[in-house]
Amino acid sequence: MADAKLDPEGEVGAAELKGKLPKARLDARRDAKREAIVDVARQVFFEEGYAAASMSSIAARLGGSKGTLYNYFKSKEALFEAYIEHACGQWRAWVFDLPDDDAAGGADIEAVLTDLGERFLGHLVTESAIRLLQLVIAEAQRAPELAHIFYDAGPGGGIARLTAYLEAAKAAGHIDPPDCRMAAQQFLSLCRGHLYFRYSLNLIPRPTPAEIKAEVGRAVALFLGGYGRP
Amino acid sequence: MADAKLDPEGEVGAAELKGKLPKARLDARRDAKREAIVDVARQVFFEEGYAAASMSSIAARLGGSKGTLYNYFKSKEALFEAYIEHACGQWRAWVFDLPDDDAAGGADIEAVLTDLGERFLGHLVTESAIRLLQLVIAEAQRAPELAHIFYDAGPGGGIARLTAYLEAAKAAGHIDPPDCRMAAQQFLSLCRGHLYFRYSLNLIPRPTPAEIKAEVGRAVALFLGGYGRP
Amino acid sequence: MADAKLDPEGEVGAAELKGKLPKARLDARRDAKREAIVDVARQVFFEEGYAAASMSSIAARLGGSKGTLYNYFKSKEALFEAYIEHACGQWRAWVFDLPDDDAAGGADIEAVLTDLGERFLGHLVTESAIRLLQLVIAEAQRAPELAHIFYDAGPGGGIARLTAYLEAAKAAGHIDPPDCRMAAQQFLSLCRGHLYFRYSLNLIPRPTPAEIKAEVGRAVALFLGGYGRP
Amino acid sequence: MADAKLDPEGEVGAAELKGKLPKARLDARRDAKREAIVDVARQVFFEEGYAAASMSSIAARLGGSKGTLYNYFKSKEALFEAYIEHACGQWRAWVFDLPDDDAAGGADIEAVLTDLGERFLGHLVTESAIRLLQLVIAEAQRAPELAHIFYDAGPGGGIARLTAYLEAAKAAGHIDPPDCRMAAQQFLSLCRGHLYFRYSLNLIPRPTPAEIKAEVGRAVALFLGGYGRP
DNA sequence: AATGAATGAGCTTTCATTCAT
DNA sequence: CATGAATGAAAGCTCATTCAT
Repeated sequence: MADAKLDPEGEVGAAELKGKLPKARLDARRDAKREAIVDVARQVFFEEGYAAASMSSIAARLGGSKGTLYNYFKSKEALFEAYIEHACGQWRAWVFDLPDDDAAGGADIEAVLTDLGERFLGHLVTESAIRLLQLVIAEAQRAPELAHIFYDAGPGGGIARLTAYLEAAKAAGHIDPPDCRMAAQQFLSLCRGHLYFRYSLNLIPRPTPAEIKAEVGRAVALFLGGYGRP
Repeated sequence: MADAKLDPEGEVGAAELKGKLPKARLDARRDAKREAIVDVARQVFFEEGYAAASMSSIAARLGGSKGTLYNYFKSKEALFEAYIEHACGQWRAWVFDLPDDDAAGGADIEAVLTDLGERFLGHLVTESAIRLLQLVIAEAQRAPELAHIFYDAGPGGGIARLTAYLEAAKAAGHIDPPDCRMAAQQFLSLCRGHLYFRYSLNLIPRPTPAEIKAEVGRAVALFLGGYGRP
Repeated sequence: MADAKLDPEGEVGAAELKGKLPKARLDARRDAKREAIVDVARQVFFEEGYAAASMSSIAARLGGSKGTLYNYFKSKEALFEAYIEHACGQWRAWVFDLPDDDAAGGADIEAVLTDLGERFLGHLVTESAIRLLQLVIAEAQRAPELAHIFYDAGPGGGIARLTAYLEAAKAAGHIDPPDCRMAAQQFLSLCRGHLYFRYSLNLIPRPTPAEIKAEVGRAVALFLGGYGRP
Repeated sequence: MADAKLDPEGEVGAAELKGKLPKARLDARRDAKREAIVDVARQVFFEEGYAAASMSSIAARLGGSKGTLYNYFKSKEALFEAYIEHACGQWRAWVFDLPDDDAAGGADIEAVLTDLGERFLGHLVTESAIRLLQLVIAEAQRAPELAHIFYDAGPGGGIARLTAYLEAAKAAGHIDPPDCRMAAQQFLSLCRGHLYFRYSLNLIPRPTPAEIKAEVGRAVALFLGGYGRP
């Protein structure tokens, strides 16, 4: 292997020849499998709910045995937690992807809020987000700490972010709400709205982008109508 | 039966001896027992959730046997549905108890909305309402028809009612929303708000009346700020 | 039924006709079943030991289902305890059947000790006694309270009884041990002896009555040789 | 390899590279590892009992993997047997360490018996001895050959030894038992006594040296009282 | 109508053992 | 030889449901 020097990972190949995978790679493999399991578990939890989902069916869909499942997660509860944390990680990624606050000084609040609202609601009506909420609410009595993780990673974080933005906008004199944190909560409540509520109850099919646009448009209108400074 | 007038209770006793109660009375008795069962089931469903609640524990708390339960409800699922319908009936009663629309012509919209909002949110954070929501959401995948019943009896009905009121107020020239149905949804979304969201996740204790007043006050302010006509 | 007055239980027959078994009879039935279960469990515990015995195999040998087993005993442990207590009850019956102490004043200590020793050892080498000891010793670490029950019902109680007898005999001047309780323990230890020890290890077949006689004879000889007063 | 003499340890290293250790050395290494495994297994068997001890926990405590375990012992049962044999070997060592019979001609039987008894009982109440007994008894049904190994190496061998001593003492005219083998068994039964019985049932804490002294003292007294020649 | 014993399928979990690397 | 992932059988236990009384 002539390019071994150019590609240090080539040496890893040599190690493999000796039957000794480097630890890092072993761990990576294990992590990949863990993720695969969590992904299958997610599907089953979605379809059946936590309580009704059985480890047997998860194992069957995985194509492996129950024993293997338990080699990776010490209990059904632990598997559920792993899924919740994984899903919250995705929320978190989304929340941290908000537009920079420095744009707050800029004039076009309407555009910013509209963009934010559409992305927020657009994410909420994602199948994975809706099912996550359903699972978390369903188990809220039994496992309140999961609800905590969920809230902080998702809605809670989003509100903090939006609050900061609104405060900047207020300081710049573009809006005038009495309490920016409350205003942020109100805006997101308006975005969530009835569309989302009904969808979360499985009463209507997944909202179309047009419906989302409309819902957010009305939310922005009311919000700026009430708090905007002309 | 000649002596019925003299000793009405005697009649019952005699009928019992013969094992033949008048049909109407039998039905009444059966219905009373059904209600008693549903009430016990409600408690257990609240405490344990649908899946974890066992017919045994319901029977035990009832002081009867499992067999008796099955004499009244043919399955656990049927018992659960009976409870949901019962609970929704209570919602319905609440909804029909909204203030009369004829007050709409009256000037004090703020007072009407505040009153409505406080009663709405106050009811939402009731233990029975929150648990009902949790159960319905948890089973929304498995049994979407339950969600339907729930929505129509509760939030859906409330929106219809409020829409009518807002239209009257708009006709009277007190407010000017572009779409009254949408406005009604927005107002209720604002009332539900984050307080309710967090409570439904078991993240905070039951909101106090003062907290409810504050949340609704801010909702009314934003709503009238946006849609009101000065 | 003409003799109903003479035989009040005849009325019970009438109750049965109405489909209502008297509570006492129901309980008796339940108790009978419990005993039957314990008896089957005993066999399986004997053959496999506590840990290796499975509820499935007990149920199978019973001809019933596992569910039924758990209707009568809430866990495998509970079933084991029920068996231990039952077996100890038999020990207790045997212990309380010792010859009356008032015979102690009588002269023939040799005959009394011989009789006692033979009955004691004869019972020890009973299959049920030997298996009981094996089970109790095997689980002594895990469940010391079972060992306590066993000891008090069997060996402990026997020693107390024998001690009383020896004290009477000492008062009557027939023997002269420095400490009667210790002497009682020594006598029983001698009776138990190596014969029993080896049998409890499954090393030899069940001792014959002749072997028992011989072992006890030598025990009595040594005991009276050491403590007797010529 | 010319430099082998200069660096003796280098030899080993070189051999390792070639994967060829001298056979004797390989075997020694293997045996050492086997012993280490058996020692760890012993601890786990002590703490959990045979059935409850898992190969996983043994491997974990060993710091190795289950696969390695199976490289050295082909099954859990085989590992258990190896432990029993090892433990019995220790018993054997102890037995062969008994005082020399040539002392038999000497006069002080009391001292000899006392010394023997205390060492015997002292060893019996050792943690390893008591747990060994418990394990052997627990598995006596399933694996009678283990009990055989155990008995021959321990109590059985001791009796043979003591019998020889007593015969010498009898020949010397110091004692006069009708049957020395039986007398030996009786003496050890007396030593074992109730103290040991109760300890083996986990009913009392480990006997103190003082308690052992007392128990043996009374055994010697009774034994010499019965069989001694004044 | 009421009872409660009986059932059997199914649950989560554990474990000895095997095998590719 | 060491590793640890994978397996599958079986364990203890629960529960909705049925049925004879």
